[in-house]
Amino acid sequence: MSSPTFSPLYQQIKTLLLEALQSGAWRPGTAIPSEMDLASRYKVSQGTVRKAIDELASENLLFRRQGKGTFVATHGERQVRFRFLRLAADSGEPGAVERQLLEFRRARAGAEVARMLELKAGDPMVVIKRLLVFGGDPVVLEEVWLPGTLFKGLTAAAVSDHRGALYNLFETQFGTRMVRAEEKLKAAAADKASGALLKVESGHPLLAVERVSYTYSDKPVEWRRGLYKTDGYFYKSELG
Amino acid sequence: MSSPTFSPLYQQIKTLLLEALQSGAWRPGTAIPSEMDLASRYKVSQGTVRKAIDELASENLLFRRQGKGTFVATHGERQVRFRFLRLAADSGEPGAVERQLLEFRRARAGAEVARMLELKAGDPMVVIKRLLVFGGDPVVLEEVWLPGTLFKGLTAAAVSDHRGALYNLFETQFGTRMVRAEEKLKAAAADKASGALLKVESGHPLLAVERVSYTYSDKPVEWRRGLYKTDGYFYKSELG
DNA sequence: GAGTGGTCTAGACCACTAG
DNA sequence: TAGTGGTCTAGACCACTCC
Repeated sequence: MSSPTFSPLYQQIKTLLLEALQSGAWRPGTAIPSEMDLASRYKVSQGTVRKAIDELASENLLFRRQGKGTFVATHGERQVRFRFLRLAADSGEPGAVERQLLEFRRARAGAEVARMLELKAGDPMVVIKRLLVFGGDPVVLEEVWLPGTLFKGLTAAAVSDHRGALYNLFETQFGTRMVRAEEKLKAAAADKASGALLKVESGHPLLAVERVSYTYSDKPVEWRRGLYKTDGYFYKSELG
Repeated sequence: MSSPTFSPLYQQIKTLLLEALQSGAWRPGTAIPSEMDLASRYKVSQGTVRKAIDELASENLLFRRQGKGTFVATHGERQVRFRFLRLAADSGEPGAVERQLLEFRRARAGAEVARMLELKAGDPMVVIKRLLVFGGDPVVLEEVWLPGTLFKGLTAAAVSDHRGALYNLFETQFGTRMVRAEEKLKAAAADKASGALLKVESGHPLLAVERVSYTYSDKPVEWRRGLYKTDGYFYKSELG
């Protein structure tokens, strides 16, 4: 009556599945138990489990393969490659992407970063500065801030050597999977240093992209600030 | 066997519902028949109708209200106000938005617009140029290109006088509902004319936003090119 | 053929809205 | 109280994958 705390069964199942994902019991890329299995385990009908999985699949935490099973989503697939880096070449896809590590250091969180990542100012951080080069053309200059406690063993060598997205490294080596992110875009003028790296004049217009990434349960775990050169490239946004 | 043309029942129902929406038989904002009604009409179970409606709701073509019914989505609601204009003020929401009509004319489609909107070069177009002002601050300068045949009776007065989004005007007066859009973003420098209107120096960095909007069945029906001032405002993007 | 996800049904009951 | 969408069940059958 007075307490409107009604929660459908499938939501409760969804919570249980989320906890299993979050705990790392089911690793990225591997299959989770079948719907029938989960149904009998949780003492509900298959349809109820199905609805819970449906929601997790639509949030890109799981993906289904008819006839094979349901799997934990991963950042290792080609499909995801442009889901978090929404930059495309004016003429089709950008070619091979090369990642140049410019700087790797440990630092203390400033007030701004601390607020964004729900940390305390002064908390230990890892800072990565790098350049993304598309087919020989330097296009993205970015700085990545990560909580030092979560990424304790991260080294410059690991970042330098990894293949594919940073997020792939994070999930395979540190068990932290980025689930979604929010970006704020502004236009900015290149300063001398960033212009030199991106091979444009000082004052050249660039896209300034600020990102906060979240893992399970909407926990923010990464802050990025990037400068994108948009000569020959564009940022793609879908409105629905 | 050889023809893999298998289509689930609910997809066929979805197609029927889409046709009803597209034909204008169900007007924006009004209720569609109940699930039970549709189920008996199409000779399927309620669950099958439900799944079809679920998909249309997730695509924002319909929305449900428990206890009341299922309604045709509309651009008239507050909720939608920042779904297609993804600009927010650094400090909270932008205040009242004022729309200043700068120019209204008829023209012929150039090669580029024709390609974007799947028209022929030389086809009649309506061109709207306007300025969006947030609480006294000019922030967006944009040009809107529309197929002349679809918006035959559109007048400068109608555009000037309307309240709310242009898309609201389009759907109430012309029966054309914008369903989704794709935007390409670049950074650009203000020229003299646009700088004057947006009250920035010539050369000031701006966000250049190019949009193609689609109505039902992925038919493109609008092309826009806008310049956004991002001093005090940002473009919000969600990655999932 | 066995196991998985995907579709469809029929019926029961719950939550919400409105007269 | 009647009507709507929302949840849950149990069972049948289909489509796909792999052995």
